[in-house]
Amino acid sequence: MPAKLNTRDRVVFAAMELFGEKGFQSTSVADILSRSKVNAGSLYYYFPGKQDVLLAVLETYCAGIGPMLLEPAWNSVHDPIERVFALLARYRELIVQTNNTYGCPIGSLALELHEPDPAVRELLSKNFSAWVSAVEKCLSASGLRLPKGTNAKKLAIFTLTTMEGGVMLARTYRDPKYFDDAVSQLKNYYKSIFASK
Amino acid sequence: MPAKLNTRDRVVFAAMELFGEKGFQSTSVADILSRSKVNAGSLYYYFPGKQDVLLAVLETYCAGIGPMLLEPAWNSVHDPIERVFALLARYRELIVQTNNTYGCPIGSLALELHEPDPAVRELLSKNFSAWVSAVEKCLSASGLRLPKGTNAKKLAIFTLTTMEGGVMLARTYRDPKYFDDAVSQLKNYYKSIFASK
DNA sequence: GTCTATACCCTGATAGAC
DNA sequence: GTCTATCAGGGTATAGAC
Repeated sequence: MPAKLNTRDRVVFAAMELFGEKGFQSTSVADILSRSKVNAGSLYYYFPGKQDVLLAVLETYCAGIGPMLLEPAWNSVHDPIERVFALLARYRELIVQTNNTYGCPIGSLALELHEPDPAVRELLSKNFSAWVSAVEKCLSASGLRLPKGTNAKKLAIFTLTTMEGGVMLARTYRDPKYFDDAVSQLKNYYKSIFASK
Repeated sequence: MPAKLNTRDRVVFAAMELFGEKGFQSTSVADILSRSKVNAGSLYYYFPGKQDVLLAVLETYCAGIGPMLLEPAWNSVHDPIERVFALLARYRELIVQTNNTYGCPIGSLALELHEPDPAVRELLSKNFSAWVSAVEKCLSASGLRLPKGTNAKKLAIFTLTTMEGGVMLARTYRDPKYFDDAVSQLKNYYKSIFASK
């Protein structure tokens, strides 16, 4: 937890960690209070309720995709296709670092919240869309010829699909090889597309 | 809900529905009682606790993969590769039937339960493995030549990965096209593999 | 803006008659 | 095996002094 955060940000940061570790429903407001060292009165001064903390967390994720996820993954990688796999490699690190319990926080929330209010659902899809858009830009920059103009986006979506599925299986089996295999099959698919040109 | 079920099975069946609709944590024991028309005393006569109801549900899913999922999907389809896509088409039906809120119950539980007890985790992976094994048999029966002997299993796992990712995205965006695109990309990949022989 | 104390409800689970 | 009534605890959220 970064030092010198103001009260509101301490709440958001603690909630972000906890929602990732235990999910939204399993995290109590009391959990957030104790991790953030904030009192109940202060949390409810900034947020009408727990749900609104979730909204702030999802906005923070969305804003952080560039600086917190892509830039660290890409700072020493410049080839656009390599960047896609560097991004996936970042997820592999997270899996290993968490003893194979990592779940993509967005994907986990998307499946955990069965009837989220529309604002939550919108932010979940915005997060996915931002990720897809970043990958799509790599694909477009790669010189991949697009037979119909929409393939880069579809392939980017498929890349997200594969990542999410791979993370889910790796977590369920507590074994990163399920993620590795997903990535390796995806790479084969990429190769087959490049070879077809 | 099937009529004439005994008390224990009514509990399991109601819980299976509710866990699928709302997840495990959002389903209260009171929810299970009211849907199953069973009293608290009876539920706790058969099960030590809510967790044990979940175990029974997961065992029921595992036992039902053949009769409840594969057989209906495959009764008019005999080509082994077509069977794989008929299975995926079954998930598409579920997505559409639920107004794009369908989540694979196993996958959803796998992401919802962050620290499941070992028995739960084992049943989750058993469910996945049974699904993978069924698909793997199709692939092996298809005459697909296996360069290293393990590709059928890996491709079956990748098929599950794609299904789970596709279901997650379709649900998040509330749009079946995300599932359709995942399946269509997977089909392309299959084609590229067959073409390489 | 921050603090403590507390209201009030719903949760999983139990007791004990039948 | 089934029933009703109930418990103890933790959940979100609020009140009101500072």
